[in-house]
Amino acid sequence: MRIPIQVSEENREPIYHQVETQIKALIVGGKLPPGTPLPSIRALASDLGCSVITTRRTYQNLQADGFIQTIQGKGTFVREMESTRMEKTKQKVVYEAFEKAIQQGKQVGFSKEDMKAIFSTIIKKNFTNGG
Amino acid sequence: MRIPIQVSEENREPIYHQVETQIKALIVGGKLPPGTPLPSIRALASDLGCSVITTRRTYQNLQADGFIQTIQGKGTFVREMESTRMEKTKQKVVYEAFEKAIQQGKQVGFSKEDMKAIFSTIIKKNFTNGG
DNA sequence: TATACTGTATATATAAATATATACACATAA
DNA sequence: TTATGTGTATATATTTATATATACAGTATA
Repeated sequence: MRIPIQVSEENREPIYHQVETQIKALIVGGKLPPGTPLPSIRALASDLGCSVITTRRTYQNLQADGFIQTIQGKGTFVREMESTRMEKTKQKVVYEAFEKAIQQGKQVGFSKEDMKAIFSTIIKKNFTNGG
Repeated sequence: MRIPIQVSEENREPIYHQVETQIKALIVGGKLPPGTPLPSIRALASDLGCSVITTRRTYQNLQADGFIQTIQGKGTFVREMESTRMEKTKQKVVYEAFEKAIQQGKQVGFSKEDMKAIFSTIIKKNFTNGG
């Protein structure tokens, strides 16, 4: 199986982390349903032009986070997960990002109205022509 | 001048960055108006129990970001800045945090209603009993 | 000038993050 | 069994982040 992943050398972010983030998004976004086999660490490494150890690390981290399951000799697969758990994961990720944004706002003395305004602006920008 | 800064050893975040963040917040939040002298790198180092090089680095970064100005032999001061520029800086920081949160949401397929709900929840949580 | 403050520059130590090579072990199918 | 696919473990290289000591240079004031 071939999955759409792009890594950038220029990006300061390390390879293993770029890949991790992208695979997480594919899984949580439903593009890779539970049970889907991921490319082998060697295939992925060859594809990305990095070492096997790096792809291995990526998969280890994803496994630690509960997104995938690796079985020695067989391969690596998107982990079976009830839709409720998947939903919770999605919620959590986005919730935390908003929490952080609002903390930022509070720290510099913004009122909730200030933040509502900013939120609305960005929502509009992001959901015009295709939302 | 003594400014209220707390660094934590347990925090994974490096000292220079903890201090940087806190001073930025004090400036942008208006607690340290333009022209205010900051403690000397030595005084601050002694206060925090770290080396002068570390506090020096903190100030260099803050200067690079345009928040303070250091003059050899005289000291380090909060940079003169028109209130509009200050306001823009505040806006930018918070704006970017929200942008990121909303991108996260989009990536996992959240609608704008989904995100509004999350936003409202967190706003309520943060502005009840003291907002 | 002498003293005691300021910031600056150079060289260095240490730890953590990142990436690797290579040999090993399990699974499966010819 | 043999060949070839999968993941695993150990040891290691390299770079970046973090923090430091110490000697230097500008500023102000007694």
